[in-house]
Amino acid sequence: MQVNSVETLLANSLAQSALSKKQQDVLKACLTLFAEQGYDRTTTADIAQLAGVSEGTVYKHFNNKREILDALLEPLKASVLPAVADEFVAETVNQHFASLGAALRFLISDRMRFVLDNRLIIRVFLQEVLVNADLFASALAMAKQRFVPAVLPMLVKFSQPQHPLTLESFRPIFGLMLTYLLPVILKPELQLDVDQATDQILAKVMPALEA
Amino acid sequence: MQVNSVETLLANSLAQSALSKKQQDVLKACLTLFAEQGYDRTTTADIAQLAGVSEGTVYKHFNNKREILDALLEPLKASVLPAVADEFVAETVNQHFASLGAALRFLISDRMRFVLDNRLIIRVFLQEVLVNADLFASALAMAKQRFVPAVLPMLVKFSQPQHPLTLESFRPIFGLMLTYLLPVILKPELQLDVDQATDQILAKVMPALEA
DNA sequence: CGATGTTAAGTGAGTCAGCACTCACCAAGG
DNA sequence: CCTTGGTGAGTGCTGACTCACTTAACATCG
Repeated sequence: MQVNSVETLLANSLAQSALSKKQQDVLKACLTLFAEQGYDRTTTADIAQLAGVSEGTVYKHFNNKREILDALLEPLKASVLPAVADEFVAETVNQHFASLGAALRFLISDRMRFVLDNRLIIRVFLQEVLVNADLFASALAMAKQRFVPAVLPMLVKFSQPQHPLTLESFRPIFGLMLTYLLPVILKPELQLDVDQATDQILAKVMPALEA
Repeated sequence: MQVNSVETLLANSLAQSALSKKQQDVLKACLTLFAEQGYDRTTTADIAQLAGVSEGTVYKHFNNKREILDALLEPLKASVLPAVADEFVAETVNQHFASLGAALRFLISDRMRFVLDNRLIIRVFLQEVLVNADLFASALAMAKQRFVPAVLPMLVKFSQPQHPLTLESFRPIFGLMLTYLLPVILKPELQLDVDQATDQILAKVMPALEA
């Protein structure tokens, strides 16, 4: 599976949308600036300057500043949560992993890489969530709705009869992933070795799942 | 130990500081508004209105809007991280717990309650972190510096000789706490049963720690 | 003890800078 | 020439901050 990075995501949606080079530059500049200083503290003058265009150009395609933010978050909502999730799920399900460990190793490292690659957009998204309130709930619900019913069954079939696996069984994995990912999201210039982190997570978590 | 809630924290620092009733109302209004709509989207008119004062009053004590934000975050930095942490540590260390499980149960539920009680300030803090960048690193460093050397030894002495406990041993606990706390921070009106969550965390985590 | 000065707390209309957004104009490609 | 993409000086509004004034609390003194 091609990793869906910000660049990929953005590039995809940029390629699809009939945006001129300069207008794509506007989006890229906004991603950088919004992630760095926040949406509210970024002026349209900032955007124009970093994108190397005039302020008028910024408004040629986008009717207002808010629409730029939406244009950035839209791939995250539209692609990442449903479409990419579907693609991801299809790929994943087709792999027919030999063991629970193998399946989890793939899932964990793939999703961590995803977050890592998209850290800037996720940062912007988080900023928005902290101000919007139920954006979070709907995103979480959407992710669950798409992700869980497709992935969970594949994992559950590895259950030992005496210890059936449920969604709750995988909470420690989410938690551990968070401990590795949060610092990187909050301070994007930090480094993270995904493979090493994945190994550490599996080492902590597999005994309990196999018991 | 008295739980250090926002109200407690704020009340403490409000009582200490020679702020008039109306000026305390300003701070309370700011906490609500900043947590809800964000610092940048809150106008001084909003603040004055919710606090039930004139805009002039807002500026009687605070030289600018930024100073109000600082006044709100200051207790979190000044009290929570060092002072309250010390107090917490002192209380904790004095308890001489019978077992690792007992110590962890106290620590986990106490810190979760703390986060829960302070969720509004923490929300505001998070917003700021996402825009400030190295605020996070310094906060994390400070917390580690204060918290770890005092608490960790107490926990480590429960180690089995063949399985020495380190800070890394407790990563799953942080992770699990995050899975319970993050939703509440992102959507403050959610409920959380701390005791139940603590039980669930311990159930998942104790086997690995005692092995 | 009223009268009077002094200070601090509070008010809200007013000011002014900064920023989102516009528009009249240009250039180039079909 | 018309369309599409681009320009940047200009505009109007919003929102942070000010200031001349009022009110209240309380010393100080004849």
